[in-house]
Amino acid sequence: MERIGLPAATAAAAALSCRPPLPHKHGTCSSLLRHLLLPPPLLQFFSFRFHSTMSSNPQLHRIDFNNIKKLEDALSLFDEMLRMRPLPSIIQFTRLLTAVTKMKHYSASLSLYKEMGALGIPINEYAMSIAINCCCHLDGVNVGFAILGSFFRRGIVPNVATFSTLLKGLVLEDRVPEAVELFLKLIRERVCEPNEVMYGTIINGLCRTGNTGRAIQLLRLMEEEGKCEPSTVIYSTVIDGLCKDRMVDDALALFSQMIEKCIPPNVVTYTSLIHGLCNYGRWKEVISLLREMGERKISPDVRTFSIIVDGLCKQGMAEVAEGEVLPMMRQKGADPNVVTYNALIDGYCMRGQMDKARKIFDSMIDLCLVPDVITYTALINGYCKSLKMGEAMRLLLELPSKGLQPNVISYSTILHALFRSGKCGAARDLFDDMKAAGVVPSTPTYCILLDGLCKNGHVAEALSVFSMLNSKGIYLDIAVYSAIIDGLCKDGKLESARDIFYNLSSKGLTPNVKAYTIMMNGLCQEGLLDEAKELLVKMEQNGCMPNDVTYNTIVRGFLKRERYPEATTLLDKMLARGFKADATTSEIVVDLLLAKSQDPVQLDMINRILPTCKDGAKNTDKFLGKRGLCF
DNA sequence: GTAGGGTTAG
Repeated sequence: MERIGLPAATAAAAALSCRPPLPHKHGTCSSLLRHLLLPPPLLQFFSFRFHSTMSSNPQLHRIDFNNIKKLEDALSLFDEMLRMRPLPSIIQFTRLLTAVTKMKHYSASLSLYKEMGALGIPINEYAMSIAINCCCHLDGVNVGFAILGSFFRRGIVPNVATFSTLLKGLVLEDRVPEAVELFLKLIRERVCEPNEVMYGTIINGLCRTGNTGRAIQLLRLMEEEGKCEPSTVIYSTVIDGLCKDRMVDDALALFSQMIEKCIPPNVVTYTSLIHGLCNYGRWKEVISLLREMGERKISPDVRTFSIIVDGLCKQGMAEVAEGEVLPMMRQKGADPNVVTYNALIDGYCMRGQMDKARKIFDSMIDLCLVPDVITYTALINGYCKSLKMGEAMRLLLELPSKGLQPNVISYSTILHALFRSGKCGAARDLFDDMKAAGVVPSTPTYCILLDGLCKNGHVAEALSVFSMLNSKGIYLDIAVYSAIIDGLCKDGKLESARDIFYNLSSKGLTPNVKAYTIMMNGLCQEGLLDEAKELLVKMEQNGCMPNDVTYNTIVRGFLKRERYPEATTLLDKMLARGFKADATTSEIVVDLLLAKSQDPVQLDMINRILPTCKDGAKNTDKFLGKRGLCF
């Protein structure tokens, strides 16, 4: 077994130990690790002999593993292999297992593996890694560790690939701190020298859990160590992590470094960057990256294009996606698939353009693309937005007949719409149906439920559900708390609302701009304007930028209490930041105008605010027109 | 030509 130098272990520990590892939720792997230090038993010698006698089988050259397309092919090939004499070698069997596993038939692969063991075919560390991989996907990584333990007894020595599989298993179960701990232990106890794949697994785990900073530390460590240079895959992982953390410019900077180091980007690298840029509507840069891909002879694939389609649709440009990107995809041989069509359908549905959405849906069927639960959920969302609740409900009920099960988002979408249209009874029923169907409500579902109850005047009911969820230990995010705070404020229970708001940090939650605005609104309603103004300062100090809603809320608060000079100051700030008065604020100002105020401060304010009343301009005109007034 | 790591949807 190869050794790793102590400086690497120390540096890796330093890079990763800034956060203490979480306590084990599912037992420990350390006892298993002790087996690693046991000397390999003699069995290995026998298995080696058995293995080498079989590998001279002339028939194995005829076995074509590349032609396996279906599980049945693999199973019949397995039977055929068992009939061969002498038996094909373990290498041939592992190739078959690989084919089955790549098709994601993990339980089938595992049964074949067990059958091999029962037939006395000598299992090696390659087959074992496959089995562990399958276990990780089926019953969890703990079963994988059990397999590892069972093989110490049979003298098979796990290697860096085996451990990478187990690390991946931990990552799959969101047990990243444990994965990091095991990784460090493997280095510290010199069990195996990490290679690029192993680093890649940990770096991916860190990126997936939002620890991109630590991932970059590991990347730098790899570079400093120089034993295994981070390649395209590692760089792509970190670049994707940065993009997902909304740090697109950092991602672009890392991309430049990658280019400088002559590490060639691939379609995945570009796809991640394009995704990051699409989220921010940085279309010019998207186009220049596409051009760059062309220069490097890297073809964007259906995923790259689908991301662009989705980005355009999310920013209200479904027509551009349909009219320009789709034809381009066909022309480049990256035919749109269900994901592409779902994005497009969702784009039209979000704007309530159901006729266009239906047309896309029909063309999708014509192309023999099979709509999935996401397609139907997009349509359900569209009908909800167009207030066609009957149609939405009909689709939801139709799903099982299409062989599809509505998911938590399908239900939550309708639940949201029912509450919004004031149909609390139907919403409660649907929530019960959902649970009866075995669909587990998510945090956003609870947010919709509690907010819906509050907004429809059932604050007491919302509070009792809220405390029930709390007592069950169900995770509730800042949005759920905001809904409750808003409900309490509107129910005249400012004290309780304030209490919850100022204790958010004790729940590990940080108020966001919406939470601050809701609290500010509550304070304004009760006339606690100075406290509201203090909160505005405080939120900025805490790095939370107020938005147009925040400013409108507080300006309105001051206007309603006729504290015009302060309202004017706040208004100036709002305008300076490029925010406009919304319709409600505009109407209050118009009311002031109608009062024919002679107060110079008021008049000054009216003159400032009116030109900014873009949203409310129509209303304002109507309002004034009705009274025979004009500016 | 035996195993392990990276990109897409509501």
